[in-house]
Amino acid sequence: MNMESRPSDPLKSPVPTLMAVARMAGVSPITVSRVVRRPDIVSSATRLRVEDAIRKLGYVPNMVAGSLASARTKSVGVLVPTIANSIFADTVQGLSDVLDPMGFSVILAQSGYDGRREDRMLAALLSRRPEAIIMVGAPVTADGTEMLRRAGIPVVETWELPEAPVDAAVGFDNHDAGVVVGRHFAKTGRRRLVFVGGDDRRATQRWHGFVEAARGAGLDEPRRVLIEWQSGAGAGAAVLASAPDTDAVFAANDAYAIGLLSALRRTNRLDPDPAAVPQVAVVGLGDLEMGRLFSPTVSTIRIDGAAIGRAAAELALDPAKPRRVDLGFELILRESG
Amino acid sequence: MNMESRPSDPLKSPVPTLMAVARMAGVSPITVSRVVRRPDIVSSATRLRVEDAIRKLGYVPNMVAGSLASARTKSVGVLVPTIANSIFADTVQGLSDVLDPMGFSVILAQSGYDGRREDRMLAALLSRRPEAIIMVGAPVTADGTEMLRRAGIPVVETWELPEAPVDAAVGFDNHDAGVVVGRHFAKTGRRRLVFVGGDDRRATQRWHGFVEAARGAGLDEPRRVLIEWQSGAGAGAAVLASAPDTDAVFAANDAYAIGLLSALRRTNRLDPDPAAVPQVAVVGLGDLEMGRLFSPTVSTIRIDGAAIGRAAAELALDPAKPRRVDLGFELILRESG
DNA sequence: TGAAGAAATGATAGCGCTATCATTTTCAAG
DNA sequence: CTTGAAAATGATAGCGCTATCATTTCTTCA
Repeated sequence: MNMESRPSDPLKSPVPTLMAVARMAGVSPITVSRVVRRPDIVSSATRLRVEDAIRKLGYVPNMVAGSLASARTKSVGVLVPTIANSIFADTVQGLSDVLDPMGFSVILAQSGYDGRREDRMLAALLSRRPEAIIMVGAPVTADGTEMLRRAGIPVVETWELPEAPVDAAVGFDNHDAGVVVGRHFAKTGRRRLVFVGGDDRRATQRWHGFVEAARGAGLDEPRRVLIEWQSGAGAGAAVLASAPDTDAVFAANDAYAIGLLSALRRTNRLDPDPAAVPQVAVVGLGDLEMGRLFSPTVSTIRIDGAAIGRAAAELALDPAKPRRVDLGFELILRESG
Repeated sequence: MNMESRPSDPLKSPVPTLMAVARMAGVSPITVSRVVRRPDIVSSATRLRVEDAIRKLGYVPNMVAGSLASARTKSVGVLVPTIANSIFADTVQGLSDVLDPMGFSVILAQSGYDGRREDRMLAALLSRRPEAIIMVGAPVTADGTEMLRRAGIPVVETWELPEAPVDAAVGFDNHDAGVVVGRHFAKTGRRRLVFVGGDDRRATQRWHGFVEAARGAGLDEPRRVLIEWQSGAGAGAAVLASAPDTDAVFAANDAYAIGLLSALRRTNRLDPDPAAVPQVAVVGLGDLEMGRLFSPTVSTIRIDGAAIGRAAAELALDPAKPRRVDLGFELILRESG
């Protein structure tokens, strides 16, 4: 690496190579390589000598070179829409929890819910030759799909279960989640349903299920409120503005649900007794801890994001595992609806 | 890449190389390389021919090989304690926002607040020869510090401002944050102060500042409640259990603050009127959106995690930039204290 | 038109490591 | 002591690309 030699010695120690270690230990380069990767097949005498040299020189293996030579990068590309205050952070955590102990690194990219950017990020990820790609959702564009197919590596789509995934998928049935919430609202006597969320495919699937259930129960046609900024307060304001007469709202995530409840409180539409039947029923998605702490406690579609991440990591590293895992969801009824 | 050839053609197309493109386009390999990296210095006739071949073959450059040859990986190692429901997700977001457009990838690792794991992750990161390391906090161990120093690349520590950073630091004065909250409690007549949080260095610095301010104001000696699991509910329960008589709590993050407020509500120690002077004053840290939505609204030390990330990315890529950036913090007083 | 420089292209030589054999050493068993 | 197989080590070649310098082709203008 030819960096400006920032800290430490201005000129000395141009980062030691395996060759340097070999010379110092008086062995061949390949032996050093073995000490690093398969210490068990090296005699303890030479191993000790080599380890000593490694320590003295502060040798850090160059995995870039190693990867090129072995055609194994020990890395996994991970693509999420966004990582900031999102339910996907748990999934990334779950991923790392499985990958780290196996020596795999996570290369993280964000698509920002933008198809073009997703393709760019996918190309960037693939150019680093990860041994698998794990993404939230399925690729949005045909180009993206094609790139992934050609890459010839395991690809795991998460948080949804497409009919025909590129390779594998771990998630739950978003359409079904919409149905379950819609039916629940119908059963509890709600009539003017609203759906708040983004317009990505997962949200749209939930929306379709939601509408279907409402129609099936003979309710008014539900309305859909689109959110631009990822903000709970924004979601709350948007619903109040465009559907002030609603009596039941399915929010795409708990943050939106909480934002809405907070907005309802500010406009005095929240019963002071959190246990009372709410004027407006609200169900979120994700089961944020915050939802349990809020008053009223937030009803939600519970999804285990970390479990999705763990399962995805396992499918990614083992092509023999089933290619489609439905982790399901659960409607958790609390005070908000 | 010798993958099992998962999807697509079972045997064909063993991932095209630059050489294959060169042959197809009837040019030398180096010309293909130029078309990919510096299209401007190739005549448009050949460029078109090469781009055509690239498209036809579905060529994706192998950056592993490119990195080895050029000694530039276009990647940055990022080490955070944890990414799941944490204030650091914003920082990672800010980082990516600057790095992505410049073509840099983020290699993400989590230390789990564990020094040994931090060192392992640091070694793993460095072996991929990132062009810089950005981490939350300073390295915990001397070994880690030494590794970073030897790597000879920019290293940016964030969320704190150590006296002598390995290279650079972007953050704020944690000690000072503790002082500010302590003084605020003293000024508003609180006497039995409590600090809830982890025992990492940043939390400890805040604690020291907090104690100092309390002593300076002649208050009771503050108590410190340690949190094991990263859970707001847990933090709330812990405070109520070990310091039931407290009248002012500084929580290490807003999630803990909300957990505590929620616990206070359940034990009827929360005034129904959120605007009333609270029995127990609570100040968090981080300014989560949720804190503004909660009732009572949560007072907090506001820190712009995304700005920290953006600034860190800039220092990481430009060694000419100042090596120490104090982004400060702000005490935001709301209903909770 | 031709000289001189600029623009475009190419030949050569690695980057630092590992796969794949080949070779040497060790050691148990006859 | 051999001998043969296992254990340990090494020599060679090459992964797919780019840095560097050399060469060829195109411009420009006297």
